[in-house]
Amino acid sequence: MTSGGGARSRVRAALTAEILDVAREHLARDGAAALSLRAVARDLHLVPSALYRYYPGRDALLSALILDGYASLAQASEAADPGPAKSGTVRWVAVCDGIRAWALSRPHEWSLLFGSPVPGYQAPEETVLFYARIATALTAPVRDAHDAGRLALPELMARTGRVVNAATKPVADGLLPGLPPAVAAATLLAWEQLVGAVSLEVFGHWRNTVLDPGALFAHTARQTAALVGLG
Amino acid sequence: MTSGGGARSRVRAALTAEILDVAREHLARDGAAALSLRAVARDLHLVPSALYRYYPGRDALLSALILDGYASLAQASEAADPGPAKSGTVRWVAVCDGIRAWALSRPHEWSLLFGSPVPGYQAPEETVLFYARIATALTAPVRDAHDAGRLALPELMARTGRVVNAATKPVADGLLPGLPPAVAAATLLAWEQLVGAVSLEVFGHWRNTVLDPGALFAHTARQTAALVGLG
DNA sequence: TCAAACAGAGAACACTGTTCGCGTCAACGA
DNA sequence: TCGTTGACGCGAACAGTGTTCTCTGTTTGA
Repeated sequence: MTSGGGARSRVRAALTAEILDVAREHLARDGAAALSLRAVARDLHLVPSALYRYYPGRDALLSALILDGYASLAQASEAADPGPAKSGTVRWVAVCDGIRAWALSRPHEWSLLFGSPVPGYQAPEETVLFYARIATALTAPVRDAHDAGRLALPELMARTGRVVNAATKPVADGLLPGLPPAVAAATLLAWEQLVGAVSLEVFGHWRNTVLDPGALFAHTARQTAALVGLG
Repeated sequence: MTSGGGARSRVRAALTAEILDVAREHLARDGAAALSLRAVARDLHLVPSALYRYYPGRDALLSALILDGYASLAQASEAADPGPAKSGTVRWVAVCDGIRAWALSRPHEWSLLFGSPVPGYQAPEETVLFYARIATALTAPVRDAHDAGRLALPELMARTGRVVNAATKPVADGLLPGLPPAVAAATLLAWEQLVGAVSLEVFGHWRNTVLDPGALFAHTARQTAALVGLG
């Protein structure tokens, strides 16, 4: 609470971040289920109860890791966009590939974000900000194509877009501003498919079933691009 | 191992099933993370170590619950199909709705099947059998439409289907026999979207974002039907 | 009838998250 | 400059957990 720039609060912020760093390492190595407060404390040469000065419990530490993960994924999404010099489809596919690559290199973090929710967790409001950044990165080429009048929604999307308008109004307003309802709805469907594809692969459902998940995902990315009206 | 019909092995089978029943109740109530061997033992008026005569550990009990869940979902998928009297699209949407309804009424079981994988778990071969039953229930109308020559794959699917043929060959052979590669690939993409849509809803990602998830899912089901070439 | 397999009890071990009270030491106001 | 206050870390403790081991009955099969 003493958010001033005193020396005390600076070392406090540093240790708070260091705890999160160690927790992130443990998460990446062993997964969320095996994340142990005591193990984190041991790595920091601290006694377990000392951590409670910084995080009020294990759930709070997991919540911080979730927020951290969303921030990381949002940054990866933005970094994967090659920019408006490329075609809309290429950009869309690149962002999809970036999200998949992020997930494959951090399976336990993807699991934490899009897998089984942790029991006591309630998403803080900041989550929606990162969600918005991901949505913005993903839909940047869609927006550009729409502004240029080059967006060609599939017939089914254009036809039934109005039906889900009421259901997804908050999405269009908050996460996908400036996109017509039918495009916003199509983006939601593409997001479903994207998350489903990455989750099925990361969670091991393709084992002994799909030999080349990368090739399948290329197909997925193409399909979602077509779904939102790109190429 | 003494699989004979002796009285001893019968009571053993009964208790094995009863343990699974109690575990399933606990799973449905508290989720997989909170599933406690000792709590299950208490409910059965048993001492914790006694459970080890029936399941060699917590992971084994969870594995049994996973297999149980797949069986239940497969049955629900089959039961949701209204049969060949209805149109292909209606049947497909009905099975999708059935899967979603199953997941919404058993969120923790869906979480166990399609959420974060449990750390020590390796899917037994039987899993693929249930997967095949789900795939069969879902694709029954697709197969019928294909046999009747009424299947109209989207251009993108028909065009790039050959590319993923090598990647998904085992799927076509094992899970989706009798379907041409492009249709099998399209079915995989539809499955990605279906799992993604249900997971995002069940895991709470639509909270404060999508007001009417049912309306959105109806859209999803329609879209996947079109994806595999139905209406 | 008798040895062997099995079932359950109970104790123990090594963990876990969490709470509480205790000194200690830095920072801040009078 | 001197107290006072608040934060900090420690250590012990509690209630749980999964798992292993030993021990005693009981059932089974030859």
